[in-house]
Amino acid sequence: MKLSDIQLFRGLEEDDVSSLLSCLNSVKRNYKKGEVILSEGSIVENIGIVLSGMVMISCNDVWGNTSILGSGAPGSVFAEVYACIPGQPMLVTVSAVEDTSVLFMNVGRVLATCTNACPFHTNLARNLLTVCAHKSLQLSQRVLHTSSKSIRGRLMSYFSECAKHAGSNSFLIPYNRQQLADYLNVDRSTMCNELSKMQKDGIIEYKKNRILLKD
Amino acid sequence: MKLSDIQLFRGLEEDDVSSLLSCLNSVKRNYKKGEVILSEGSIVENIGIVLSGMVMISCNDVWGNTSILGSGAPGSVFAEVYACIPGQPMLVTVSAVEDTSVLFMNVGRVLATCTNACPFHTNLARNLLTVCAHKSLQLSQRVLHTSSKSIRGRLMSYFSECAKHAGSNSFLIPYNRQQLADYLNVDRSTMCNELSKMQKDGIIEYKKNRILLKD
DNA sequence: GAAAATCTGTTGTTATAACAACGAAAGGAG
DNA sequence: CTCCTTTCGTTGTTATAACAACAGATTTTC
Repeated sequence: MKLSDIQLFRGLEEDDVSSLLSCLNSVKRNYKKGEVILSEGSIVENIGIVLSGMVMISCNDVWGNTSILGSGAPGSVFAEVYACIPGQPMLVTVSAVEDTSVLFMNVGRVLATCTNACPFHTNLARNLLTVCAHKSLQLSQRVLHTSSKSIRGRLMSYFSECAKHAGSNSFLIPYNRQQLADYLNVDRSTMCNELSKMQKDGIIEYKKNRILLKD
Repeated sequence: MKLSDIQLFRGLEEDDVSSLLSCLNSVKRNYKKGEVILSEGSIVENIGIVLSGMVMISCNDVWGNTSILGSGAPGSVFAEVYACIPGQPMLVTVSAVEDTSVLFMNVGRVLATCTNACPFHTNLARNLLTVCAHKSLQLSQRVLHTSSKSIRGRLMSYFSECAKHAGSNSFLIPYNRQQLADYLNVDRSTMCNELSKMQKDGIIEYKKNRILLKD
C-alpha cells in the first residue's frame, strides 16, 4: 500500500511522507495471524497504522464473551484514542486477523510543534483529527446497529448501512458468521437461524459473505 | 461556567478565550427543556459547547426505540464528529434535558490556519483532538457496558465504572431509570426488577440515584 | 396544599434469544 | 486425493428479557 494513499497522510506526497516518518522515528512491525498487537489494559503512546493484512478491535468481558468493536483494513489507524489520552489504559485488544504489518508513530511527536515548522506537521495533526472523528462515527454506527432488541432488526440495520455504503443492494460483508454475531452482539447459531428465516421470508438472499437486500 | 475551565479551551486564559470567540465568530443560543438542539439527519459545520444545563445524545430506530449514546454536562462538546466530517449527516439527535445554553463554533475556522498565526489557534485544534478522543472513549465504554447479554452484567459493568470514576463504592448516577435503561439498551421495568433482585442478593444497595456497590 | 404529571417498583405472561449439540460443507495441508 | 480443521446451518430445550398493566411514590404546577 502506498503511504500517500493512507488517510492520515492525505495531502502529502510520497517523498514527504518518508521524510516525515523518519522525523517522527516511526517503527514498522510484523505480526502473525492471530497474534495480539496491543492488549487490553496496556498504556500506549503510539498510534498504529495497518500497512497490510487486517486487524480486529475487540474486548472480552469477565465471562469470556467477546465483543467486536470494529476491524481495520490497510490504511486504517488504531489506538489513536488511547495514544491521545495520556495514561488511559486500553479498553480493547487489537489483534491480527491475518499476517499483518503495522507502522507505529509516536503521537506526542505528531502533536508537538516541529522545530522545523514544517507544513506537513500541521497537516498531519489535522488529518489525525479527521481520523479520530471517523473512528467515533464507526463506534456510533455500531451502537446504532445493536440498538434494536431483535436479531433481525440488528441485521437489517447493519445490512442497510452496507447497502448504502456499497451503493447497491448486493454487497460483501467483511466478517464471517461468528464475527458478525460478535459485532451485533448476538449468538452465532441463533443469528444463522434468523438469516435463513429472513431468506425464507424473502427479505434477503445470501451465499457466503455476499448479501442481497430485496426491495 | 468560566470559559477557561472548558476542556476545549484548556491552556487559555479567560481573556484569550473571549478574543478567540469573536475571531471564530461563535454564537450563543438558549434552549428550553425538551427542545431539540440538533436533529438526526441534519448536516452541521459547527461544534456545540454546553455552557449551562444538560444535553442528551440519543437516536431512535424505525420502531421508535430510543437509544441513549451519552449525555453532556456544562463544558462538554457535541457534534464535533459530524462537524469534522464534511457532509456527514448526523446519526443522532441532541436535545436539552433541562434549560440549556449552548455555544456554537465553526469548526472550519478552528482548523483553518489563522492569518494572525495566533498560538491560541493551534492550541485549540490540539484540544479539539483530545475532546474527540475522549468522546470516542465514552462510546467505547458504552459498547462495553452493553456487551454483556444479561441485564445484571450490564448494570455491574456500568456501576463498576461509576465506582472507579467516583473513587468510591458509593456514587450518584446521572440518569433516571428510563434513561439508564436506554443507555444499557434494556427494558426499564425488567431492569428495575433486576435492581431489586440484586439488592435482595446483597450485591448492591440503592436509594433513588445513589448506588452502593457492596464488597 | 391539592391536583396533575411523572417516575418507580412489582407482577404475570409471552416471545425470543441463548445455549448445547451435531452433521454438512468448505477450505487447507500434506 | 485424503485427512484435518474450521466454518456454517439446523434443531430442540431452557433461561431470560420484553411487554403490558398497575399501584405506590415522588415531583411539579398552580
